[in-house]
Amino acid sequence: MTQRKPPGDTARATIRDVAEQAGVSVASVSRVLSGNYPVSENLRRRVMKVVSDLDYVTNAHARSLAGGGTPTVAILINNITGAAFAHVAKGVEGAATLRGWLSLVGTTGDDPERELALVNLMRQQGVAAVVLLGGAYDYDEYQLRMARFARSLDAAGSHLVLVGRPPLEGDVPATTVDYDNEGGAYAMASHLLSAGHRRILVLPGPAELTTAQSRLSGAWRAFEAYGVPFDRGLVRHGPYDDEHGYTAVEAALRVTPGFTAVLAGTDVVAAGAMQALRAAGLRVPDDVSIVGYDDIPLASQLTPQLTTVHVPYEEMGRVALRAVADRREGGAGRRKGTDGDHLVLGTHVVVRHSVAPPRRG
Amino acid sequence: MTQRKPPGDTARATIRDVAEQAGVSVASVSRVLSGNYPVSENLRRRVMKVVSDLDYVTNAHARSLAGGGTPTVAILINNITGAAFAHVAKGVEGAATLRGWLSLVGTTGDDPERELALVNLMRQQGVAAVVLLGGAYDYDEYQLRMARFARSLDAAGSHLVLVGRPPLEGDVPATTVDYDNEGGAYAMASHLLSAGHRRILVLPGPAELTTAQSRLSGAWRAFEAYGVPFDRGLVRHGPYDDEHGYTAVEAALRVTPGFTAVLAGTDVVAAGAMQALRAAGLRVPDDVSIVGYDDIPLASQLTPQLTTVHVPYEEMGRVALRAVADRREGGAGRRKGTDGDHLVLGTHVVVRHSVAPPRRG
DNA sequence: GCGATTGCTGGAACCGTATCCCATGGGTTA
DNA sequence: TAACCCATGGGATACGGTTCCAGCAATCGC
Repeated sequence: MTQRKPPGDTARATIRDVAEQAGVSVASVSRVLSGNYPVSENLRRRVMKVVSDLDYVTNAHARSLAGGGTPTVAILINNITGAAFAHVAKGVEGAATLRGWLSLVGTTGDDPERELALVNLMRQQGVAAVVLLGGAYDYDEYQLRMARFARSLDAAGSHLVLVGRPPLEGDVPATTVDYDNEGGAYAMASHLLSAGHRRILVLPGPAELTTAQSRLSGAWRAFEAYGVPFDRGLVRHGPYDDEHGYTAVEAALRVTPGFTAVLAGTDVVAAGAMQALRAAGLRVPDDVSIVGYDDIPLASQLTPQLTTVHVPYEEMGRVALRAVADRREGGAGRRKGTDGDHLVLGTHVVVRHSVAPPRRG
Repeated sequence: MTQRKPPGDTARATIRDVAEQAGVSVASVSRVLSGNYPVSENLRRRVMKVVSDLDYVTNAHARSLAGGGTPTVAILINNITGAAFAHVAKGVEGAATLRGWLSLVGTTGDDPERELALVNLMRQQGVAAVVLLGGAYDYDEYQLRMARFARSLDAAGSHLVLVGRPPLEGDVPATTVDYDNEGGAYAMASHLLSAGHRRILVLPGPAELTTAQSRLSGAWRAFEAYGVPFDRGLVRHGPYDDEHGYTAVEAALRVTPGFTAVLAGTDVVAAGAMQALRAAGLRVPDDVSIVGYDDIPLASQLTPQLTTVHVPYEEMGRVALRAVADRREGGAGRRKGTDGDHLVLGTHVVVRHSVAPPRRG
């Protein structure tokens, strides 16, 4: 019955429709619904009745245009089907929900161009923060672009959070939530070395990914600590998937046999490696030991259950959101010098059943 | 230098700022940016220069308020860490991106209340569609609520899509994208029966979930077809996780030993079951065969690789989005009677290495 | 009992963008 | 050369809320 639109229109009810039908002003309806201003019980009842009759919900776009609106976090993820990332996303999402925030998920598919497009899209959405998941690329140009993103978001009142990657260099307005990647790798390699292994096949991951680099250098450091020479011929880079684990072990068995353990960059890689070992007639851990990294559910579903490094992914997600929320509530300007913008969470080895002393001979 | 806001303000630039600085009207800037109206090359250049100087991006909220705006799909998922759901989400997200649509992910954590809250939240966002993932609950009240959601969304110009669950009863404005769940279970059970198994432990999943019900009835039908009596004592309901798989097998081994195969409701359940079998000193498939359902990556990472039912999850996601997009472009009113609103995708058995004929004796 | 508070309600000015409609100017045509 | 048309640019308004400000009644204080 409103005057401005044709009857029978399928469009959703507006606050004006509610006001009209309840015989009150638009302002009153708004106040009843947001509840941040005293309203008489009588008025509230009348309005709520109409709201429920009309099945009215406020228009979020209009609301955020006018200044109100729910804060939103955007989660940018390489691949939603990766278990580790999914856990971070779960952490962020859970913490966001707890605070009444909304969360948006976008996937980049490992494509830097798409990542760029998504960050801009999120900027348009006016999100409170953009959470970027996963290892960074070790290109100068990529790092520069990230710095630009950070400044750009910052200028728009938003904020960039990097999760699971090293912080940006220089004075960049971004928060980093990281884990002790290098330390985990050190501990994992030490575990193998102290069990007596000396010839270890290392599958760190993609050479250009910072994550893989840290894992490799952690292992390296462990070898040094044990005074064991590090054989570069036993390092094989490749993607973080089980196929790579399989083919790498297959190739190593042919080219550089004699290793007694496999240090995989990821649980998934370890799964592939395990298959290849088994296919070659080798038993795990009797003939060859094997360890992973990440401690995703898969690790304990394999047979034997995988010894691996636990990374607190979900916790990282929660921490990332908390960092953003704190900063947002902690007043307008960012407290410079506080430097609470680089958080590092601990990792630890989870011992299961995939490691045994090397066979002698 | 705008008059209306204090200098040094951190707020993002508006279209007015751009217009002012470029010495043109707001309307012109809008036209340059949306590109749906002829603009002189000179004007375009001037505007674009300022846009890049100011690092301006349009405000998505304002845009969608004014009628423009990017269509958005909301994906509601029980648990983002579930591999099957993640694949559907990936399918939806990919197809959405391809069309320039945005996608939003929310998780319900198996909580019907939260599901309700989320659907309302999405309604506020004015999403083009809400995609609900996963099995439904077999409560009358729950079904009624879904029907209300569907009508509510429909009235607001949005649309409900149910993925991986049976369609709603009655004339409800919702689209269903389903897979041949019962048929897959039938085929899987038949596979076991034709291998000679007669005493089969069945772990269909949670009794109140429609998904589990279909899988159970499919198995049942296969038993009938083979003229094999169905032993209800060998059916154990429980959640879709590996822990249930483990404890169920453990219990069955104690209470109803003698089964020669396990028909698990899910690959993850199968993984747990496999562990329990192994822990009891039984070999797979030599002593006991085992099959799963879903064909998530885990299935081929287990040892032995799991024979399972392939469900085209990612494809379902794509199909779901296409259905929404078609309907949206296909004119205002929904074509009644066309009934293209219930799509069923096929499933098939993937034979790997976890099934062997039963041991005799 | 009367003026001053207090408590609630309505009117109106935005929020940032898209678009309808009109004005203007140069070029084309009769 | 006059009349007209087409290509562009600008002004104004709508989108659906929130919130400041003013108004009015009821209540309070003395």
